[in-house]
Amino acid sequence: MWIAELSRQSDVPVATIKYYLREGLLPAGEAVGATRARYGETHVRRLRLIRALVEAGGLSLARVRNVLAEVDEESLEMHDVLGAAHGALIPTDLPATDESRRRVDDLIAERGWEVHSGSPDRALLANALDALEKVGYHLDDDLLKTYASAATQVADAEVAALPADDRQRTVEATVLVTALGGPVLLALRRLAQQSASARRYGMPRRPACDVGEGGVRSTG
Amino acid sequence: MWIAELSRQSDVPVATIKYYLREGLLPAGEAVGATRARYGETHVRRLRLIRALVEAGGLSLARVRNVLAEVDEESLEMHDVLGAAHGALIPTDLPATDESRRRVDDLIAERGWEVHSGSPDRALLANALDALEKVGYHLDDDLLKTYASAATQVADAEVAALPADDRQRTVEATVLVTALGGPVLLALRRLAQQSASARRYGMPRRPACDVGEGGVRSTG
DNA sequence: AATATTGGAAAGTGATACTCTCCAAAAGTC
DNA sequence: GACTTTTGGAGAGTATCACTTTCCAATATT
Repeated sequence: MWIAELSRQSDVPVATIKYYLREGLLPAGEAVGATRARYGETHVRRLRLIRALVEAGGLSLARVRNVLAEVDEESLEMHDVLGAAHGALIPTDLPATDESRRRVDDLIAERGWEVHSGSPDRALLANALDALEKVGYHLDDDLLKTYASAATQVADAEVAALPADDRQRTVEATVLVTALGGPVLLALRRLAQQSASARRYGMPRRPACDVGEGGVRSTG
Repeated sequence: MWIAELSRQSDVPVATIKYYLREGLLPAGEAVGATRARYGETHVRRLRLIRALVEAGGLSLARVRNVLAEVDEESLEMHDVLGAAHGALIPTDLPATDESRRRVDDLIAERGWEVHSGSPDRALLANALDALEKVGYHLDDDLLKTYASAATQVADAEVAALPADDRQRTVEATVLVTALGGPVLLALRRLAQQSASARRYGMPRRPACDVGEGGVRSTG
C-alpha cells in the first residue's frame, strides 16, 4: 500500500507518518522508484502501537523510540525483555538520598525480589519517597508494605498473563502491559479511593462535576 | 523574608518564583512599599508543594494550578476533597467506546464502589482498555479483577492513613498521596514485574544496564 | 498532455516552562 | 547626601516537543 492508504488504515495523518519516518519511529517502506515506497501490515501495526503508547500510555516520542528499539532487538532473551522495556520506559539518573535508597533496598530484600542492583526503578522510588519527605509527609512502612504487596499481586498476574507463543508478540505485549497497565491501575486506584473516601467521610451530596442535567456529553 | 531568602529556602530560582507569581501558582507576598514584598512560611511550603507535584508527580503547571485551587477552596467538605483533587489531577473528556464504558461500570458495580457516575476516571479507564483492544490485546477479566483488588487494598490503606487533624493539612496530604503515590506504586509494580519475570524466564546473567564494573555511579 | 500523488526536506506553529534583560523605586552603606 | 545593591514587575527571549505546512521534482494515472 502507499502512504495514503497507510494513513487511512492507521488513522494517522500523512504528514505525521512522514514525521515519524524521519524521526526513525517507523521503518522506511520498500522503495519503488525514486518517489514511491510500499508499506505493509507491519507498518500499520507499528503505527497503532506508537499511538497507543503516546495517547493512552502518555509516553513522549523519545521514550517510544527507546521502547521500539527494544521491541526490534532480536537478540534479547526473554528474561532481559522486561528490564530492557523498563529501562526504555522510565527516566534514569534521578537523585535520591542514601536513606531512601536504603529503605528501598531493604524493602526489596525483605520481599525477596530479584532485581538488578542498577535498576532505575530503585532510584525512581527513592526519589519519590524523598519528595514526600521534603514536603513534610512521611510514607510510613505499613503503607509502603501495602503498596509492595499490591504491586506483587498485580505484577505476578501480569507476567503470568503474558503470551508465550511468538517472540515478537510477547515483547510487544510486555511493553503494552507495562505502559498501559499503569494508567489502568492508577485509574482503578482513584476510583477505589473515591469509594473509600465516601465510606470514611459520608456520601457526597451530588457529583462534583458541573455537567448540566442529562449526564455526560459524548465527545467525538 | 524577601524573595532572595524565599528562593534560598525553597531552592527555586528567583526568576522561577517570579514566573510562578505571574502565573498565579504562588500567592503574592505582602506588599511593603512599591518595590518590596514580604513572604512567609506559607510561601515556602507552597513552593515545595509545587516542586514535589511537578518533579516527582510529573504534573504540568496547568494541573498544579487546578490542584492548588482545590487546596485553597475552603468551602470544600472533606467528602468532596478527593473527587475535586482527582478532577484537577487527571484529563477529562476522553473518548471511549460504549463497550469499554459498560465493562468499567460493571466492574464498579460488582465491587460495590461508590463513585460518581460522571467521574473522569471511568472514561480514562475505558479509554485505556480501548487502546489495548486497538492494538490487538485484550485485558481479560481475570487480570482486570486482579488490578481492581490490588487497587482496593492500596486505596483503603491510603485513605485510612490520611491525617484527620487539620483541614488544610488533610487536603494537602490527599493531593500528595494521590499524585505521588502513583509513581511509588508504579515503580514497585515494575520491580515486582522484574522479579516475576526473573522467576518465569530464569535469572538474568548480568545487569542489563551498560555501567562498567564497580557498579552504579552515584550522581550529584 | 494534463492532472494527481508521492517521498523528502525545510520551515513554520503552538504549547510549555522557564530564563534573561531591563527598569525605576527603594534600601543600605559610607 | 552620593553611591551601590536589591527589589518587584514586565516583556522579550530560549529550548524542547510534537507536529503541520509548504514546497519540490519525480513519477503515476487518466
